[in-house]
Amino acid sequence: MSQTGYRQFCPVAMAAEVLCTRWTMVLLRELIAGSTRFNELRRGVPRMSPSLLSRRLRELEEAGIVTRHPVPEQPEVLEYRLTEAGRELRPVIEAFGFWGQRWVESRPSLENLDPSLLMWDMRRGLNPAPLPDRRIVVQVCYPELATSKRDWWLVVEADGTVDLCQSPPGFDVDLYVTTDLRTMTAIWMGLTTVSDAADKITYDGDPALGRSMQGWLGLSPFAGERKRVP
Amino acid sequence: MSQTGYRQFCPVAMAAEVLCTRWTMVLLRELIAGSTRFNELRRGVPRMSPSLLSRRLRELEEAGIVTRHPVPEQPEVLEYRLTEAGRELRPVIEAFGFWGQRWVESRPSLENLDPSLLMWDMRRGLNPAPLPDRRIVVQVCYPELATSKRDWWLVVEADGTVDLCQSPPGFDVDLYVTTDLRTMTAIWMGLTTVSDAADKITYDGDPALGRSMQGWLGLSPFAGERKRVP
DNA sequence: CAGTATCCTATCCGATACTG
DNA sequence: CAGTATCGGATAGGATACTG
Repeated sequence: MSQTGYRQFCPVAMAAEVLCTRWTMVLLRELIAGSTRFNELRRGVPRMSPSLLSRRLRELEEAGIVTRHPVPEQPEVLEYRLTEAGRELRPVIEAFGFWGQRWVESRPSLENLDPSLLMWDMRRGLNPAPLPDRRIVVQVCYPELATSKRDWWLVVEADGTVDLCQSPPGFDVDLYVTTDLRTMTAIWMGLTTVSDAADKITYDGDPALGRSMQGWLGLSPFAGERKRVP
Repeated sequence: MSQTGYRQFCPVAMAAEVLCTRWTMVLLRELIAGSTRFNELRRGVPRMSPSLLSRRLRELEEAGIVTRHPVPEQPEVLEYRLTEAGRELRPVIEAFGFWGQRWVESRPSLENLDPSLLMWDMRRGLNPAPLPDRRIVVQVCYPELATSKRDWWLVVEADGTVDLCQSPPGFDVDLYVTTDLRTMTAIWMGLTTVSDAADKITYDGDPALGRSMQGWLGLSPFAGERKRVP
């Protein structure tokens, strides 16, 4: 948004004035997804500069959408929590995502892949329920990428917490998944499925884990919506 | 929105890229409310410059949200109609308006009154059902305004169509309503009611029409939502 | 790690004037 | 009435470097 506000008394305009500035909706998506710390937010919105992130967080605070709380143990570190006004933005974000999934062509955004963002999102959404009741380690490999971004480990603890590592976590790997980043992203977005993309994925390790992957892989919250444009 | 897109594969970001540019959400509100012609849109979004409106309409067309159709009788005149993708933006706009009504402080926007915009919105929303089954003419007067913006006539035909005039329509006036613009705007937004603001409104003419005004006056679609901020 | 200040440029947008 | 071209200024926001 540029220049001054809309100076209209319509609630849509009033909301747009707060919400329709660059990165704001994406940042709110991240907050609503549960991130609370500055660098957590940065991981979810990696192309946003830290100075702009800092500024937006202050603006959201002024708008009554987030509050900053010092973290109990660590002094000088803040946690950003949504207020009730912020939590009530969930339907707004969902409406955006729902519409975007249906009506925005995804080809262009599939040109802008980002393994760390994808893995970060997968970590967040991973569904441990179908997994065996012990620690499970899944290694994902994207052979076409540079070494520093090639290998990722998802560590699902018995209690259901999930960690993402970029170096071997020191536990035995239960399943190796090798594919290309575009395929994995398309699966995450719900544009294809594990079985439809079977010829582009190879598994090694526990075969049962590979077969059930579609079930425990955490997909985008909007993956269920069918595209309405090519 | 500035600069290039977000280059993210998240549907929220994809939608925001299309929708979160200046004036776009407000323009869409107007399209969804039913305006189809260039100057109709201008009346609904009066502070938007015609060049930007033109540009946005082209962008919305590129995004598959509107299509332009030549008007049957008049050559060289276009009508802007929402596509299915555009019609599916209704819940998005509604989510914005709903949230804006609840959580954005309205004092600042009540500093930016605009009688022609207000009357235009009232014309659109007016509910003819409770009115007698004949032509009804209501004259609204804002004494504090300059003569050119002081008097407005709402002409409700027997078939329910409503016209807005800025000069006497030539029919007898059934009801004169005199108030100040701020009061009328607050009523339209649902921040107050006709009866709560009774001391700021005077009526002349058919008393029954005055008494039933809250019922036939067209309020903002979001007027029913209670503010959650002061 | 968490966050801010500075600087500079791209670009968005507003005003105005203009055409079919 | 319907819509577009031009132009210049404001400012948003990206890059970078820096501090507690």
